[in-house]
Order: sequence, then C-alpha cells, then structure tokens
Amino acid sequence: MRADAQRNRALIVTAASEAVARDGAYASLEEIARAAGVGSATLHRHFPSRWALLEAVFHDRVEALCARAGELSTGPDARQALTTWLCELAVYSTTTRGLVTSLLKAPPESESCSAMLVAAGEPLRRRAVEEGTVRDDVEMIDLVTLVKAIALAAESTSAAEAERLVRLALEGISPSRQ
Amino acid sequence: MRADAQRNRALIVTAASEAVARDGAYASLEEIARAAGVGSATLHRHFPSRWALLEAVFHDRVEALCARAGELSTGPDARQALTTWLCELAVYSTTTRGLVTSLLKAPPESESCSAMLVAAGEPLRRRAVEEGTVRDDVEMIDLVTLVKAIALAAESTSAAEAERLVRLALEGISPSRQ
DNA sequence: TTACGATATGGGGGGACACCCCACTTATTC
DNA sequence: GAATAAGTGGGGTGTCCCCCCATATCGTAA
Repeated sequence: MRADAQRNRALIVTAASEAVARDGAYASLEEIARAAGVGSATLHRHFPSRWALLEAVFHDRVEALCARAGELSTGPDARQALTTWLCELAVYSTTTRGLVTSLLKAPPESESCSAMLVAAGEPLRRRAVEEGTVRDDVEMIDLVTLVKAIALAAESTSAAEAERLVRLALEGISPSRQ
Repeated sequence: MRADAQRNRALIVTAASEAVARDGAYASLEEIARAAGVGSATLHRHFPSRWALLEAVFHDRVEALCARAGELSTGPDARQALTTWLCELAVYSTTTRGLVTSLLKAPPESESCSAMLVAAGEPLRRRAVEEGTVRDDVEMIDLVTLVKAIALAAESTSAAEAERLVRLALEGISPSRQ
C-alpha cells in the first residue's frame, strides 16, 4: 500500500474513533471524513461499509480484551475467572460507545471481532467445564452472545446494571442451593 | 378527532405494519406514507416520531402477550409458567420483525409497551417466588430486559436459538443439582 | 340545506446523508 | 526525471426526515 494511503487510513480511523465515542456507531461518515481531512470517496474506498470501519476502530480494544482472557486463564478458580472475564466484557462493552452495536449489528459474514472474543474465551470455558463448575453443553458463543445482548440492552443505562444482569444470567433465577 | 383524521391514522398504522414486517423497524416513513395514500406531513403530524408509530403498530400484539400472561397465571407450576411466558415472549419478539427494536430503542420516557409487559409478567414472577422456585431478588424488569436483549441478539438467527438462550439464562451455567 | 370556523391535508422545499463517477494529483520505480 | 500505476476529492445522484403554509375538508349551528 502506498505511504499516503496508509497515512490517510490511519487519519480516518483516528477521526472515526473520536466520532464514534461521541456519537455512537451511527456517527456520520461524511463528518468523519471531514475531520480526517479527506474526501468522503477516500473513506468509502478504504472502508466499503460502516462495519468495516468500525472493525478497524475497535480492533485494538478487542485484542486487549482477548489478552485479558489469557491473563485470567491461570488463576485457581476457573468458574470465577470465566465470570470475571464475561463481566469485564460486559462493562467494557457498555461503557465504550458503539462497540456493542458494531459487534452485534455487523453482517454475519464478517464477524471477525466476535470470533476473536469467542476464541479467546474458549480456554476459560473449557477449564471451568473440566473443573465441573460449568455445564458441558454451554458453548462459548452462547455466553458471548448473552453478554453482547445484555450490553446492548443496558447501553443506555449503567455499566453496573449490565454487570448485574450478566451475573443473574450466569447464575440463573433459581434460589441458591443450601 | 375528526373522522377523516381517524381514518388516515388507521391507514398509516396498517401500511406501517406491513412495511415494518417487510423491512424492519427502520422502514422508510415516506414509503409508509405513500403506501397509506397520505402525505408525509400527515404521517408526521399523527406520529411525531418513529417510536410513536411503532408503538401504535405493536400495541395490539403487546396486549395479546399480556393477556397470555394472564392465562398462564392459573396453572399449578408457577416457575414453569414464568419460563413458558418468557420463552414465548422471546420467540414472538424474534419472529416479529421490528418489535424488539421498537421495544429496546424507544426513548426511555415513553416505555409504555415495555411497562405493559413488566406489569403483565409480575404476577407470574410473584407466584414463582412464593412457590420458592425463583430467587426473591429477581425483578420482573430484569427478566423482561434479558429476554428483549436476547431477542435482539438472535433477531438475525432463529427463534429456536433465542429460546435456547433464554432457557440458559434462566437456568444459569452451573451443572444441575444431582 | 347552507354557511362558517376549526381542523386536517399534502406538495414542495431545506438540510443531511450514503454512495459513486471521473478528471486530476501524487508516490513509486526504473 | 519520465513513465505508470495508485490514490484522491469535488461534485452529482438519489434517498431520507422534517417543516411550512396555502388549500381542501369536516362538523355544526343557524
């Protein structure tokens, strides 16, 4: 890729990052192009769709979340580690404007960010299943979907509320065993 | 209200119902107005916002769901009744295009449809808590929010998937007691 | 039945948006 | 430094939401 194209791409992603943080996942693409100092055609050439742009915006942060799963996979309590990671995912998703929307509303063929999260969480799930504290018919993609769904529903309320709902969903609504 | 205004209102709601079923909650308002045979200004006078229109479109169906909660509240197994109703809510929300979006994305001040659902489900929850099969710190609004969230996440997949996730969230991820 | 005031209507315009075409500019390579 | 391939952005098109206001229609009281 030519040097100027690379530079413009970076400018666009930076501008998009700010715009999405301010206005959410449906921020105006033209405004992003203006802020980046490029024409709207350039933006559309680099990113054929809004989701392609959002994926570039959030790629690094999703990678950080995946790394966090790696850190948590060495503790003693596997169930605890899984719960912690899912809650952190929920809180982070709720407080980072546009992230959940871009994860959930992206067209199914390009779910690379979601796929990364599922792959990163899988070791946590497997350890917990082996430990016997998580049902073996629970798939990682179910858990990530649940968390994304809750984060989206709670995006307008608070992160604490999102965490509450995630814990509720993980524990179920039955009274705890005596 | 004048008779012609009433007639136009009904025409708009009917056209909107069809358009939303076909194109989702963000169907073009102008197209709805065209299909109804009225000017776009008339549509906007009757329904100042998209959400006001969607509320009118889904009002009857939400009422039907609430009535269903009433039916279920007389069976012997309260926990089962609650689970059944929430699953039906999830399936119906998933298969009725635009319903979940209109429930979740509507501005918080006009949550009348959501409020109806919470109020309708509350007796089911209370019976199950009294029966001892549901934790007493679980609020109905949490359950409805969970179901709405799952339905939104599963809107693009299948209703069966939505039901699976609802059951998973209600039961939790722990292995069942022996 | 008629006439009048209140109400409802919709065409047309403004502003914003996503997306695309194409003449022009720029970086790279030899 | 010239050739060439790649990149660029201004401007055009079609769509959208929303609003203004002259006109048409309704309901009612005489």
